[in-house]
Amino acid sequence: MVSAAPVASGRAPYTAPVSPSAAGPSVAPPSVPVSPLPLPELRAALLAWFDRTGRSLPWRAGAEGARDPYRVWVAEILLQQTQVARGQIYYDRFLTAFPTVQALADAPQEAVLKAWEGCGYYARARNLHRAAQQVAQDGFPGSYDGWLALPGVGPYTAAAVSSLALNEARAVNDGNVRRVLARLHAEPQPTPAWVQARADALLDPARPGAWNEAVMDLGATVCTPAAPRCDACPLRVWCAAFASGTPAAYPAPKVRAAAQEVTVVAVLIGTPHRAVLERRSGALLGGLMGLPAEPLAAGETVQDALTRLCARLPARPGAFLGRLTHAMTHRRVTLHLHAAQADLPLRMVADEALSRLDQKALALAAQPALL
DNA sequence: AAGCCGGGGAG
DNA sequence: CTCCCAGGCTT
Repeated sequence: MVSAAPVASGRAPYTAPVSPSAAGPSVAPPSVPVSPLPLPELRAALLAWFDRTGRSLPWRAGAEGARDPYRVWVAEILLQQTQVARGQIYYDRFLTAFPTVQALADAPQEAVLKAWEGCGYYARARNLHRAAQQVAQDGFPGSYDGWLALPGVGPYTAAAVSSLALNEARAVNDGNVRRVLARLHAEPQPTPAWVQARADALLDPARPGAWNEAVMDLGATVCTPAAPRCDACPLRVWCAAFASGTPAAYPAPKVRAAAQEVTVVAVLIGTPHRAVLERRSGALLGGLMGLPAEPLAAGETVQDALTRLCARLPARPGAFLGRLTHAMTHRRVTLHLHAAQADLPLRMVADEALSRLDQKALALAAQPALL
C-alpha cells in the first residue's frame, strides 16, 4: 500500500517543519499559512489508496456519484456523531423497517423512534421522519441547497448526499476531515471555516463523492485520533504533522464542559415487562418512553423527590429496588428506583422505544443488584 | 460563538 | 478515566 504513495519526486513539501514541543508547553505550535500542496499528485495518491483499500459499506452500493439518495441520506443521518461500526447495525435495522422514503413518511413517529432506540441523539430520528414526509410530497432535492433546507440536514450532510448521489462538487467537513487537514497542515486550532476552505481547495472535482469518502476513510482507519498509522498513509510525504514527529498532537484536544451530576428518582409500577410508562418531552430523550421519574431539585432528598413524584402520578410509594449510574457525555446520572402501586394503564415495555437509561433501570428491577 | 443533545469505542 | 465519533439546532 505504501508503494502506491507518490515518490515525492525530490520535492520536500515543507522545508521548515514545525516543532510543537520546541514552542513550549503553553504556547501552541505555529500553523502553516497556506500550503502549496501539489494537488494533482496528492489527489491521485489518496484516490488510488481509496480505490484499493476503501471500506465496503452497505450504503456504498451503486454507481459512483449516482447513489440511491434515500440510502445515502439515512446513512449520513445515522452516522452523525456515531461510529461506522455502530451506524451499520442501525442502518440495516432501519432500512428493513423503512425500505423507501414513502414507507418512512407513512410510519408513525413511535415506529421510527423504536427503530432508532438506543442509538442516541433522537432529534435525528424525529427530523429525518419530518423530512421524509416533505420529500414524499415534493421529491428528493436536486442540489446541495435543496438538501440543506431539509430538517436535520446541515452543511456536512448536504455536501455528503449531493456529492455521493448527485455528483455535485461539495467538500464534506466532518471530524475526520478536520483531523486529516489539521495534520496535513500542522494546524493545532482548526476552526470550521479554516477546515472548510482547505477541504474545498483539496476536493477533486472530477470525483467529489469518492474524494469525500476517501478522506473520511483515511481519517477513520489510518489518520486516527490517538495512534495514527502514518506508515500506511498515502499522504505521509506531504504531511506537516508527520514531519513534526508528533502527528497525534494535531489538532489540539477540544475543551469540553465537565459532566453535570444529576440524581433522579424513578418508579416501577407493574413488572419489568409490563409497566406504567410516560412519554418524555423536550430536547432530552424527547419522544421516547420511560419510567415515571423526577430529578432531585436543589437541596431535595431522594425521599422528597419520591414523594413529589408519587403525588404527581398519583401513586403509593413502595420498596427500594436498587440504584444505578449512567453516563451521557455531559451528564452523570444516578438513578434510584422504587416500586410503587397505582391504578394506571400498563404498557408492554418491549413494544415501546426506551432510552438506555430506562433499559438499565428495568434490568435492575428484573434482577436486583446484590448491594 | 457557545450549549445542548446519547451512547459507545479506543487508548 | 479522557477523548472522540461521516453534526445540527438553538440561543
